[in-house]
Amino acid sequence: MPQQILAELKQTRPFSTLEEAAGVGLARTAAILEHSFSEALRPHGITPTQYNVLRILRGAGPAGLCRNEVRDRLVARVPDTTRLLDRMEDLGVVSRDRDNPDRRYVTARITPAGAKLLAELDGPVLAFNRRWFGHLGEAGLAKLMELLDEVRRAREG
Amino acid sequence: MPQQILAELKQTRPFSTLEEAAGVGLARTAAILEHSFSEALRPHGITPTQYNVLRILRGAGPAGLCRNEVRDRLVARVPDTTRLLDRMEDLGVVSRDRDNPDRRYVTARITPAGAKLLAELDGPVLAFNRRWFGHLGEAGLAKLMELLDEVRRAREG
DNA sequence: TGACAGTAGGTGTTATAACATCTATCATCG
DNA sequence: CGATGATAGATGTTATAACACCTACTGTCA
Repeated sequence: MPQQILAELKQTRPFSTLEEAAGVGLARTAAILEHSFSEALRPHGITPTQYNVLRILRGAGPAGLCRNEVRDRLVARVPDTTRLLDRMEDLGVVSRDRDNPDRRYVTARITPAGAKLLAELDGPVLAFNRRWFGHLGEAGLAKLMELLDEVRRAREG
Repeated sequence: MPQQILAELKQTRPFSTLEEAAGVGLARTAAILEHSFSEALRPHGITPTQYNVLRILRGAGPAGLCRNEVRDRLVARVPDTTRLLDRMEDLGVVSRDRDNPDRRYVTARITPAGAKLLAELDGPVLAFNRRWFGHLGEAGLAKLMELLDEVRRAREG
């Protein structure tokens, strides 16, 4: 089934270049996954970006991380990490303290409630990933990651 | 270079599953491309979604398309296509007329100004795609599209 | 030691996304 | 016909994204 993407977008003409077809396919796949993940998280009251922050802060442990460190670790760039953390603090899943000797820094940490929420999500997230990627097999997944790495490496070139 | 994505996100621990690593790699690659494309379009005053609409309407020709047809052809789902088209009408790149016999429909068409803008963008967009995907080669691109198609096919399963 | 550049973070504002709800038109069928 | 359900589109509202600008703290060096 060549260029399945055309049927999905109700188009009849093929793309003019293979590069463009790959770009559209990549964008569409990511958009579908993002939407699906967002739906999966909705009952738990957080967004994919907020989930990403929780994972980052769980990984950082009790030391926590300052705003810019969180920002730099996000999968998708967010230009206003301050208010993203504001909202998560309101939700009770993140705490912030200006407890660094360098008083410019504000350290963000995951709260017990945040850790509990994240633990509840580990199962659903595993199921989500298995649903979407499980049927590719180990070789397919490795190849996909390799190709994606290669795409991102164009940034430097 | 296995799991290049870890270094990019300043992480030291590997992902717990290959599926998750692929998901994060896909999301990150798409986010980088989206951002880069947005930057490339910025000087021309439109967003990636608006570019997508222009391409759809150019493809539709003089017959145009109604709102829901545009919506269904978008790469990324937009829940408010009415105001997306409103803004593009304000920009002068799209026209709308309730000229269908069935007076519920509003037909959107690309304007000459929109077609001119799109023609100006054809070169830069080609360059963009070549920059990010050109070094994968024909085989790499075909494989990437095949794997992405396979991921999206999990929706039905 | 005090001016100054650099860094971390917050604030203000506008545009857009997201969601629910509403109106207008059409098709169906009693 | 006239009620009814379905479809196309618009509108109202809230939350978030995106961008520019502002404040606080630190280190450096004349």
